[in-house]
Amino acid sequence: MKIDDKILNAAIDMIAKKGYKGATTKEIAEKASVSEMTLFRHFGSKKKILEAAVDRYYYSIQMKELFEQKVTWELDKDLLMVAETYHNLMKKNKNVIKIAIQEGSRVKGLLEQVNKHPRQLKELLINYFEEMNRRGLVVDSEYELQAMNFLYMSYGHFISRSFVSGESITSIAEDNIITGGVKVFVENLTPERSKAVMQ
Amino acid sequence: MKIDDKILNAAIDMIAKKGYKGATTKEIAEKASVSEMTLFRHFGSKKKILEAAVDRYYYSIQMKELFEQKVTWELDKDLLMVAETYHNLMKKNKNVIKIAIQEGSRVKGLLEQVNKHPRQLKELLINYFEEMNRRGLVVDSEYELQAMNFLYMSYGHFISRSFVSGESITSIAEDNIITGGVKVFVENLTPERSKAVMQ
DNA sequence: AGCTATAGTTAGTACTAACTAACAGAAGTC
DNA sequence: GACTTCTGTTAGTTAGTACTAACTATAGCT
Repeated sequence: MKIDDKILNAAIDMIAKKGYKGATTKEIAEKASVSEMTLFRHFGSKKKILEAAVDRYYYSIQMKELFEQKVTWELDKDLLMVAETYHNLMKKNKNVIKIAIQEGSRVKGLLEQVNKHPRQLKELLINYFEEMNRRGLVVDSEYELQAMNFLYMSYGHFISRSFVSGESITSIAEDNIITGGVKVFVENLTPERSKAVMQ
Repeated sequence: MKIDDKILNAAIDMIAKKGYKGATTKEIAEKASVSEMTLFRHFGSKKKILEAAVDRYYYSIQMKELFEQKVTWELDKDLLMVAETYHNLMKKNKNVIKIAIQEGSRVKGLLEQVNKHPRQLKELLINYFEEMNRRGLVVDSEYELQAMNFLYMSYGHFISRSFVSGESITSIAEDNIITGGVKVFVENLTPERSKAVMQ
């Protein structure tokens, strides 16, 4: 791993754990196994380290393309795929997401970065529901509302488990919660006539 | 307002905004309109201020009693009531919830405090679903799973709106999202025969 | 009026964190 | 082998922060 990467990884880790002010350059240097001087030589200041980290280390994907590859036009499978993709994406970006909650508008570009995926997912779901409706596989509904609540459910699950309650509120496994949540929306959006067929 | 209260309010505010390390005793004193000395005379140290604030200023209610008073045994009304109660509770405790995400286990008693309501709500919902099931008003299902996803949906909505995206992802009003989310679960849990009756 | 309790003020201490300067050593390139 | 580039090391500067000490001022109570 290159030295820049070691520094940025260590920085994201420590800042997510202790907050921007709470994480010291000394700690970051130690965690990255480089000397403190090297941080400053590479990035100039602590603030710039964080900015570079957010910019380069937010794992980002093109939802639309991925979705188009994987879509099956079966509501349960597709929603599960979206939920799992979103969940995995948040896991990969866990530290940056935490920093976004903590530092929010104090780091330029951070909120935009973090809001990118939800925004993409919302649009993607709306379009998907509309197409499914044309095919007679999804009932008439307010799709943006449905999409938002679906995403909020995933988001709440992730945040709660990752940052505040862990396993301490429910012992149900992560995967079961996700499939259970998907089921609720599938049930809700599937037309009556298709339900009979499916059963 | 008493001087202790002014200090604790100011402290919660500043620490939620800037993090524990980021909020200085000087700022807290200014915001509380008292001298910095008064902070230390009243609470001894910065850490003790936060602990006192979390201890005294986490607005807490007895869910069970409130619920028993308000329950109507109509699924849609009851779930809406729970969702609104939960949402309002989180709004009141917004700052403490943010501090819990940020400082987590570094402040003793904090996570326990913040996890109390979700835990209560989970149990309450499970019992409610079971009773509704006995009355033939809710289908057989995994009630803990349903309860968790219902709560995660509310939680995700609150966190997203309050701390990271604001209104920037959807323009749908808060209340509409809540009622929409409730509808999904109502639809999902209502037995077929009751649906016909209701329509 | 005098006592008590409490808040404000000012000055100061001890410590820590971000950041700099200057030098020394190691590795690769020509 | 000299030159360049990069990293480590050490020592130090500067600024800010939690916290203390000692004195002053004020307001309520008797």
